Amino acid sequence: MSQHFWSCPMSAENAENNEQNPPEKIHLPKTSASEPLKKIRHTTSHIMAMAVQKLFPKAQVTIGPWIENGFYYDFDSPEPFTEKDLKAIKKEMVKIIKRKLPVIREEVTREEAERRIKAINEPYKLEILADIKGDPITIYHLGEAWWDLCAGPHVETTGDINPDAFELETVAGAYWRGDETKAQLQRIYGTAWESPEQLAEYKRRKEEALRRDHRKLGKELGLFIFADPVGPGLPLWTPKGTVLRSTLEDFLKQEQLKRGYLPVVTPHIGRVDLFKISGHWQNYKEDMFPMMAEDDAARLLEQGFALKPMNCPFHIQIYKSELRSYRELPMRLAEFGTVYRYEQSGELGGLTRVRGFTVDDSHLFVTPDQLEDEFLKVVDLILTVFKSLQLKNFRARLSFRDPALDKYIGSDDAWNKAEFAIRKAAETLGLPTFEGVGEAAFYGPKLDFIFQDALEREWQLGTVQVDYNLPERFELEYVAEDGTRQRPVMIHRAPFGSLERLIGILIEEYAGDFPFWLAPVQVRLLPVGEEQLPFAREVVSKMLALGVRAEVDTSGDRLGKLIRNAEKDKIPVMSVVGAKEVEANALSIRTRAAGELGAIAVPEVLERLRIAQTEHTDF
RNA sequence: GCCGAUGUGGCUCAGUGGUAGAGCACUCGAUUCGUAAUCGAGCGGUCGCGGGUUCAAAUCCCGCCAUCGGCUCCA
Repeated sequence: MSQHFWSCPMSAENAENNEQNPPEKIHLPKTSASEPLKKIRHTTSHIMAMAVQKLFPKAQVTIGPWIENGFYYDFDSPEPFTEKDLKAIKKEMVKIIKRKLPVIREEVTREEAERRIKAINEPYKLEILADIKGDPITIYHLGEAWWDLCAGPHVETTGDINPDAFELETVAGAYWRGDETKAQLQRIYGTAWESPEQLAEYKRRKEEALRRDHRKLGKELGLFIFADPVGPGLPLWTPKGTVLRSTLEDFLKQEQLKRGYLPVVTPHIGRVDLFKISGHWQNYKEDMFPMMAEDDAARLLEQGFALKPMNCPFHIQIYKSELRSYRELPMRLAEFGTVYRYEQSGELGGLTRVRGFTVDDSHLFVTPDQLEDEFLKVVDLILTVFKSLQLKNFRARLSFRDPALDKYIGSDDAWNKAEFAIRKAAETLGLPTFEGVGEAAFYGPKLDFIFQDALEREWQLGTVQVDYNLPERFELEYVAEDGTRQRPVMIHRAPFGSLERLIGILIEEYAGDFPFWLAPVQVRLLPVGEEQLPFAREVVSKMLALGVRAEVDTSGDRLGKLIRNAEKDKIPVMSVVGAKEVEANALSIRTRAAGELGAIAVPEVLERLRIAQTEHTDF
């Protein structure tokens, strides 16, 4: 393969074959690992800020860092920027680049910096200056007319920026200091690279990501829908999507049965009082769907019902329904429980952030002595599940409380014990983790498993939480060996996290190409002509009897069309049935992964399907 | 919730003040066909919803809803 393949013009023929032979990828350096890119992006963002202030003299600059794929700059501007403005800004930037203005670093004293900022009347910069620790203060100039506080680094002149290797992408509102109560600024996102080829590759990857987007694929593959009359963030699962869901559910249920979990079912609503005991009402009332009350009097007294935002208070009631002995512990109550959370409208998106979703929830009631062992077992289950789903790209986060916030329930002692337990378990497992301060649940710290979607946004799937607080609030007890009443510890855990979110991530991870055992339709028989229909139907019923999800294409179209449709539907195993196959009691197998496999006798096909189904392997 | 963009048959999209279009899908007919699209005909939309301006609105204005990109939030 030529080193310079990207400079070869793509022929029309190649373009046609794109979906089968994607062009070779070129290396895109990570900003965090590339000094040249950091410089380029820092300087490009300064050039953008200079251009903006030239075109919009009233705009004030605030901060403008590099980010993984580019940079942004936040402006306080009386008029929001539009996409037209972006074009004008880009034009102005190219002018600045062509002038090859020197980028000059200057060190000044704090007092001098303050004096200069006051001279140009940019109050945000004063706040930024106040946050900069240590002296001297560094200032970067673009030529003589523009400067900003900046730690650098930068390229040497604006001419070092390739005018064909950057792009202004989008405008967005962003709060000053990320604080909702502060002024909303106008953020312009841009991307900048070393070469036009890198920019082109970056754009290509963005398009590729769009092709993998679970919202697009979910529609194309007919897995789920959203319906306006039902409401935002409330997915409806079609037959195919439901098969996928059930397959995942059944898989986990089996794994849990092997590990001594006890299935339970609890209602979708409960008294507000229940959520008052758990603390949900006080802490998260605004994030729950509004209370249902019979009349205004009941509403006033808060005597109504609420849709459950979590399953724990319900499972706790089952635990509490009898006097428990230490012999019963650990008690692992498990349920695919659907919960409802009134997420802010602007936060909803596809399956990754919804208002109604199903948690593969379990609450483990354990003695303090059992906590460590049980916690390790849970993490082991989670990792087993991820392995089965071929999910490798995740990070484990120790989600601890932020001592500065007061949204947490329970004593410091309980929190310290729980955080210690989680940290210790992670160390025992040798699990690489990072710490997320302020990411804890309100009742306890968590070990979270974080995944990325196609657009590189991060989402939490699996979670394990150690909780000393709800047992306290609900006054849970068990009778210990010595006959005394003791308080159990709870572990909340969900390997999938949310079935909806998991499926969203899976769709993107597989780009819609589900492994055989998960594919909603696993085998489609493609009759060459009408005469083969009876044979095809007979074979399909044999497959169905094995628990293989098979169907016949009865559309009557030509074989080429049937194959095309099966490919588009991403069906893992296609089976061509013509006169020859009927004659030989065979099937011509074509898989998405391996292409044509030729004719295989029906009994052998059935056996291979059975194995693939039970072993979770390819056909 | 906030900032910006978008919303036209089931799907993807064209249509910028003057009688709503295409391709795919669907239905019917012809074709009986061997590894990524057979041909033809037909059906299908009060242009997201509600107001307004105008002789006339998919198109201009206002409000709402939904979706998308961010921000904030995420038990």
